[in-house]
Amino acid sequence: MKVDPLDSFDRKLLELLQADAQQPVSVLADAVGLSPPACYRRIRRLRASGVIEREIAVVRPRQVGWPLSMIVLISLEREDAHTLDEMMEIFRNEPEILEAWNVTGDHDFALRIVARDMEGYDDLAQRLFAANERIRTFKTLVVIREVKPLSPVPVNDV
Amino acid sequence: MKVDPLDSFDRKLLELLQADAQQPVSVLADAVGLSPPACYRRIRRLRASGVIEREIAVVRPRQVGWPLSMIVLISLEREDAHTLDEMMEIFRNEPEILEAWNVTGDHDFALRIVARDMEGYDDLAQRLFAANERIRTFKTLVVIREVKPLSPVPVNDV
DNA sequence: GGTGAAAGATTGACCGC
DNA sequence: GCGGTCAATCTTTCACC
Repeated sequence: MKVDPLDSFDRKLLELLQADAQQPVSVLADAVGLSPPACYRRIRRLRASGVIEREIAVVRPRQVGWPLSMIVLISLEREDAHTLDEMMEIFRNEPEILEAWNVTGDHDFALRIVARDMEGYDDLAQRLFAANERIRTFKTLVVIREVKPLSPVPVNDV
Repeated sequence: MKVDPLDSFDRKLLELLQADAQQPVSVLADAVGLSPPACYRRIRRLRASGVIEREIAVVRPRQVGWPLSMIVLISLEREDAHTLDEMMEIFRNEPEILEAWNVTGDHDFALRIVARDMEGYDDLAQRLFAANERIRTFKTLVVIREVKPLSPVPVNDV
């Protein structure tokens, strides 16, 4: 997990791999101007150091029966460590919750959730939020449009 | 982009590929109980039909100089189509905005943003939000902890 | 980091159900 | 239509410079 400084070859590789992790190393090698083995060694190093966390297939929720998505803002009754841990555990174990953040401000958590339909969401919200006495309020923002799909982390300095 | 019904082989493959898109097809084949070519044909179909949107490397923002992240809630002055389009265009073109959703309710957009430091975020917020007369209010929720990293879309029925 | 070669994976052709 | 086998091709990856 040691983070070495990234040179411009590494940054270019990260840019390319964030767009498409499936392309042959030989193609990447051409694109960055290194030989395939040199490229391969760099990619391996980026994985080992944790700069590349993992390589995954992105599945379209809509195509597999999850046409709705929501952003949910949760406020707790109390913010003690035990309550926070308990809530995080719940969120991590719920498959429909795709992302979750513990945040500052008026709310304590922001969640991104998918649902099969409104009824499905309502069931989940009742079960996870309304029935949980540690939760003071929850606010549901229904996603109308995905404006920007998960985008590459900038590596070539903005 | 036609969506055929997914059988249990497809679902198992999607589950495995969402966890690790880099494993050899031969390993996937063993795991699901098909021959590598049969597996490969299914994966190709899942890609062509758009169920698999893409395959990407996930980069840790922290490791490449973006240690802060925020959820930002935006409310517009007016919600006419032209204003919405204009805002979406701005969000899509800003590299530090990693995800953006158009939502219902008290706010119009939810954004996930990374920043190098608070000053960097403040600059961006001034430039994009405070200086934009179409934006009525924006609320920043600073992420304290990533509770749940981007998780697989459930495919084996919850 | 490059070269060249070995090992391994992907992928097409073809067969049978 | 589906999957299986076999083989050709391409990629990954190692050893060595």
